[in-house]
Amino acid sequence: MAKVFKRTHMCGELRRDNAGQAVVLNGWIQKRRNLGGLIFCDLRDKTGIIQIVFNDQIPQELFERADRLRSEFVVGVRGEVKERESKNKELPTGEVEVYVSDMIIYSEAETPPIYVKDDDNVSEELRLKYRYLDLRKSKMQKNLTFRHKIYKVTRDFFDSEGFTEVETPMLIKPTPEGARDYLVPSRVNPGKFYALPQSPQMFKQILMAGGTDRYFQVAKCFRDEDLRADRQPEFTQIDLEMSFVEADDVIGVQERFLQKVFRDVMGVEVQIPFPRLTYDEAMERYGSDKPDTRVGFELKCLNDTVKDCSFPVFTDALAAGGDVRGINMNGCSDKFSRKDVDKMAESIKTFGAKGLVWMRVEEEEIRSSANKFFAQEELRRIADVFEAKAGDLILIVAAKPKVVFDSLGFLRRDLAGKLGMLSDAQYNLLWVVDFPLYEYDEEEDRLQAMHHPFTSPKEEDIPLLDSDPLKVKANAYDIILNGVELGGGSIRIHDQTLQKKMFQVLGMSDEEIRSKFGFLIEAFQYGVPPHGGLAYGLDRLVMLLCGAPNIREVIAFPKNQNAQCMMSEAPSAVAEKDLSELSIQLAPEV
RNA sequence: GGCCUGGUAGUUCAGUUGGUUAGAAUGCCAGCCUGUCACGCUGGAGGUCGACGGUUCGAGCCCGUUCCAGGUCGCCA
Repeated sequence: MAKVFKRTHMCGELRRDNAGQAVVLNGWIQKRRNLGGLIFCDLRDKTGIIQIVFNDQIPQELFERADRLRSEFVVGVRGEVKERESKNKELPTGEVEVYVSDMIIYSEAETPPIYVKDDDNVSEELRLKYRYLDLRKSKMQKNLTFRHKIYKVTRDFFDSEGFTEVETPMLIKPTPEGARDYLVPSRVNPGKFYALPQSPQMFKQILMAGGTDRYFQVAKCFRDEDLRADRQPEFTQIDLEMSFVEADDVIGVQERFLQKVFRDVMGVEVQIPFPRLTYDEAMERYGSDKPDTRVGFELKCLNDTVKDCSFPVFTDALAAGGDVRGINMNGCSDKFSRKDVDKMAESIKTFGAKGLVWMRVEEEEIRSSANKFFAQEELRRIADVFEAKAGDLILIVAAKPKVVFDSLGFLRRDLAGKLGMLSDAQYNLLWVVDFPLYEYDEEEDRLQAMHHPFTSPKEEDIPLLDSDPLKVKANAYDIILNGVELGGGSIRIHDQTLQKKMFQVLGMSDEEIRSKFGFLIEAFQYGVPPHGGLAYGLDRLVMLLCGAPNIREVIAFPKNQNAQCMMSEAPSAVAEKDLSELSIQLAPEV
């Protein structure tokens, strides 16, 4: 007897046309229904489920083995496909069933701790612990296949555009700035450490200096930061870099790439070129540098309108250098109760907002939480900024600019979602361009590169590097899909004088520059083409396109919120002798 | 590090004002059953109510501490 039945078909592909055929199937027992003298089982593989039948026409020994089958037993069956008298309309294979004449039980299974079905509603903890069971679900297999298709489209596309996939190292020099590195001790270099890359940034730029011309990579990246629903400590980027290009060239390639992804993988046509918003405009209108443009409710500035009012919340905010801005939830006044508005005010406290001023525009009057500070005509003047009509609900936040933008940017999207206005079938792709080159780091009281220190300033802003660096715009661009940042990139600095200037504005010493980026600077001394690139968060892209609520749904073996693998129990302690071989000693309190 | 939500049977959950022996569904086990497909019927097993401490005559429920999971803010050049 053969040890493994050579299968002729996958379970999910049998149809009426197969009736009469002898088939061999391999799979898992989804379910057993024993009617006494007749046993039905659902046999499952990654393609779907087919009903198999054991009746009294088969040897008693086989029937008895069929009676022993339980959920998740792995079996192979030989049998004949027959058209069913009573069809099952729920299953694609529901018009046929397989009458079994021979069966191997490859392996038996304990009663599974979680059900293998898509709508099991089981806790994340158990799904991750028993990932091999979770992965058997058709939705998980679908997600993995979907992800695979994105890899394939990516490689096909960039290949056709003259890109070369190059692997950059996983063991690299630690960089003390920015996100926390995962460190790897070097046994042969006692006391020294590698880091796992947060991105292949410097290596891909060196590939440009190395004459690769166009590089891409499906690249594993690592950041030892706190996790979120859309953030894992190890994640994957589609990373690319191009020589002899300007921003429009990089953007053009990406638009064709995304168009192909949507066409080949989603069957959706997206129009190119995508709209472009400047960073300033995105903030001003949407309160976010990754705006979701599927709905309006745009922000309006009230600074001028309320500068002479007698409401201390507004005037104090303005006096402290803050902003007063608001959104108009057009026609939604009756959709949100007083209680709902209280909840909104509560929800934006997390961004640092102290409160939320509301105005309900009615036929006769405007009611407001700040009524006693405003005459009706003053309220009318505010309402006019929003072009408000009866039935509108205006929400206003007064605080530091960042707090105002974060709060209103969150509210317009959150409320639109609650009103069911954010369609999953709508894909609003856009570029945000002209990012500031620098941002002010309050904690350290100094300037920081918003993107990274190799990002080139816009040529016309170069004179501002000395006089007003915060006004300098960068040749940087982010690609946004429905309010989520899919990727970002920039044109890099290839001019050494400009690069020195950049470091100088950041207040970096020569020694600091040398220790952090020395090899890149040195490489650029020997001739470097103008270049620029971009990196996509692949997990996020896959998650969005398959409508997954969470990045873990599109990663085969993800970590939990504490960056642990629930299945293998990584990370774990190591033996003292292993540590001493690495010249590492743990702090006493550990 | 802060905030929010949750932790009760293998799983998903209910559990009233603190009051007798902690329930349901599903799963599991056994028996019966030839057209089921959420099979049906009968019977059965299954609980450290996350942990520790406190209040009380009495705690799943109240209080404190702590652990775990998820979400989120900070963080993510």
